[in-house]
Amino acid sequence: MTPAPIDAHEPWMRGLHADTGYLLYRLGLRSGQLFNASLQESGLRLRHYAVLRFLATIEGAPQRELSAQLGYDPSAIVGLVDDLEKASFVERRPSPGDRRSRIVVLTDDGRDFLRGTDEAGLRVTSELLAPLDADECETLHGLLRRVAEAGLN
Amino acid sequence: MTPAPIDAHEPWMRGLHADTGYLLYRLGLRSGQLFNASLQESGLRLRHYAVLRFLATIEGAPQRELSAQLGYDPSAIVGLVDDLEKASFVERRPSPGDRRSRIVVLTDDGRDFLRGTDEAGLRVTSELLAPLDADECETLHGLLRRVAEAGLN
DNA sequence: AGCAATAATTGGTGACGTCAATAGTTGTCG
DNA sequence: CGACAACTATTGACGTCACCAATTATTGCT
Repeated sequence: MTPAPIDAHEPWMRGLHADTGYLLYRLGLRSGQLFNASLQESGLRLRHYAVLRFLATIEGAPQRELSAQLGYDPSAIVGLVDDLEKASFVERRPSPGDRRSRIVVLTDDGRDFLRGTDEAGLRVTSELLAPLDADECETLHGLLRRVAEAGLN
Repeated sequence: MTPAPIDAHEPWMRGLHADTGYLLYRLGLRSGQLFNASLQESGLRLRHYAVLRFLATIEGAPQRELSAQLGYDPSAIVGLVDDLEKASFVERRPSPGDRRSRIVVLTDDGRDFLRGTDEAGLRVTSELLAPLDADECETLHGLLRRVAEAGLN
């Protein structure tokens, strides 16, 4: 049913903050800004960081999988991997069984970079969630995760 | 250094979904997409809708206030109000006390438009939050609101 | 009267999401 | 086996958007 009949005003009179979808949109924007600002020094951006972090969880992935898992357009992946390869953080290797596919793997340099910038990422998140205590952060994370897993992929 | 030791306990090995900030970024993107898709028919976009909805909560506002409250750049407000004025949803009126300022007010057409599209907005939000029940939606909204009020403005 | 600050506006730049098209490759089906 | 549909990576184009600098008109300050 409808989320919650909060106030007694006409529905079209609701304020902006009354809509969870809009709050998500706005906070997502802010989160991205903060992340990019913290990565500014390295010359990479949030999208690059997401690719690296995803690659750190698996042995290697064809670009098609990066596209599917990260939600970026295949054409965007090309440029991102180009940049990361130029920085020697990843390598493109031929796929053994399929000559169309190219496997992207994290290099040792990439791993070092992740180790170095991980703390910065955590700091951004905790700065964003400053008004919440630990339990609330946990709750929020759980809810967002469930929403994400249903809607993404 | 040892070659590529994979240890799931190292912090830099966390998956993407482990970071609340990244989840927010991604869900915010998705929320915006859904919103824009639902508004596609009207020719307006989420940003226009946000302006209209904010104007519905007050008698009228100078563009400077729209910029501050909605978080859009002043230069962005110009185009948005232009579009809305062309659609006769808002009017620019001279400010009584300050000839630099122009007060943007919602017209009757704008109010009708809000009435007509409000349900669509709610549908988008409930679609996005489908995996959550009513109580959880409430909880999520409360948490996001607190984060937003601390970080924005 | 002079001058810093402000409101709206214009223009430019780079990042980004989306779509269309292509070359090379694979798998399938008749 | 050979034509054909499906898939991978890639390029290019287009529109949106956030960000910044500059301009004009107006205001408040002193």
